[in-house]
Amino acid sequence: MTQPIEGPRARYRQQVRDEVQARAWDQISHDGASALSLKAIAGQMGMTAPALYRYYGSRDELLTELILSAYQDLAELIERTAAENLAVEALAQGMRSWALENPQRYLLLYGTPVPGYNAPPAATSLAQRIFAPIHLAVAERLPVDASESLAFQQTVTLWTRMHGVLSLELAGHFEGMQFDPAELFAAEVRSLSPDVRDQ
Amino acid sequence: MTQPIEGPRARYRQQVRDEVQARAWDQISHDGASALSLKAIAGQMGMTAPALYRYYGSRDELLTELILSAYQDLAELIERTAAENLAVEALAQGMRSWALENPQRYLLLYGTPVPGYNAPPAATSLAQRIFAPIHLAVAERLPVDASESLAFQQTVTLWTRMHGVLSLELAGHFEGMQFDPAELFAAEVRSLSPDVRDQ
DNA sequence: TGTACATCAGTGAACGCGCGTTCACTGATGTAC
DNA sequence: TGTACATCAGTGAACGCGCGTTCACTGATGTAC
Repeated sequence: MTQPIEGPRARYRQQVRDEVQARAWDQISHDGASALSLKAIAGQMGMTAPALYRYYGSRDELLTELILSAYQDLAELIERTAAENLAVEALAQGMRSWALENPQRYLLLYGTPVPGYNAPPAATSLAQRIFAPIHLAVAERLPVDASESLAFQQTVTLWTRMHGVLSLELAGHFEGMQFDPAELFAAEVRSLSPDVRDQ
Repeated sequence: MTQPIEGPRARYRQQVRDEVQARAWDQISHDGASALSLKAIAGQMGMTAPALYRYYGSRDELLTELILSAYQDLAELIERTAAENLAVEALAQGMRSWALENPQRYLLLYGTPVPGYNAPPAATSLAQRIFAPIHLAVAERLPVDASESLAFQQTVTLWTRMHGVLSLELAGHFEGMQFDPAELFAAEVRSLSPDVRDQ
């Protein structure tokens, strides 16, 4: 599986990998992660299935790459946002926008785990890269004498509150209910502002 | 598909249906809802697959029954709890206990939707039976002059906050983090108590 | 610049697997007289 | 109480389907001299 680092062949390989990933996301969007199928992807690309084994050792290897690239995508967005504006509201809105644009990606990371599939160890450190800037923004706005454990607790709470709204919204569980998920989400983000003492 | 209402044959049929459901939950627990398989269940029961078509018209019909019975189970628990003690804390703890005892059942109702499967209309009214007592308990403890829309908003917020903790906990996303999900859950339930003004 | 060689993307056939579902049937169980 | 009949649970073979994965191969592309 050692491949050339550069040159025309490497560039071509990358194009194929990119297209495989794009088709894979399409497929996951329509039928869920457990329906991910190398044969179907190959078919869509006008290739036969064994050809894809030049690019991925197995179906699970592709799934791993998808998960890691989703983590990376979100982590980069969060880090970029934090660099511009280290504010809880900005990070939260960034997260929400990303989730709405990439519902299946979000659910793949934070939703019901794919049965029989174990996340690679690298996922943990990428999850940290998403958590860390939010944690920083939360700590930043707390009183200077606030404890680290309070900051951690607030960050976790913010995380679960955001996820509560986002996951139910993406799963369609708000349908038919008369309220605006965007407002609820914003209210949840506001609910943790440091001048509200609920500890 | 017309079957006798009572008599020995009806009793036997019910036993088989019960066993099918039990095995189905086992299967869903291990491999997720999309792995639900009539052939596998029949095999475990020492029967052939076509035999199950005496009991269910299709795989989806079984899945529908599972979902409806899960809703019903939870709805009955919530109603029973509400009858005993119409308190938000009691209902929330009931919900949490049920979710921890039946993780796959909870995720089937509130988690990532099963791809390609549409929930039956009856599910909506059962979901209402779970929502209603909680809504009542929330409204009960608000000041008498509080508006209905505030009560509704608080109930939805409570719901999403509980779900945020439960779904991440059940999916294993808290693993490795140093805190007690039970405490976080309790804090979230407390966070909405009426003497905390965060509106 | 031209040629010989190595690399490697992709093919086509094949494997074993498990799935949902249908069909004609057998044989046990319950019912009506 | 005994017998004839109807009901119906379950079987076994078969269908077509899609899956992941392997293997020996062909032929185009890039590289070294």
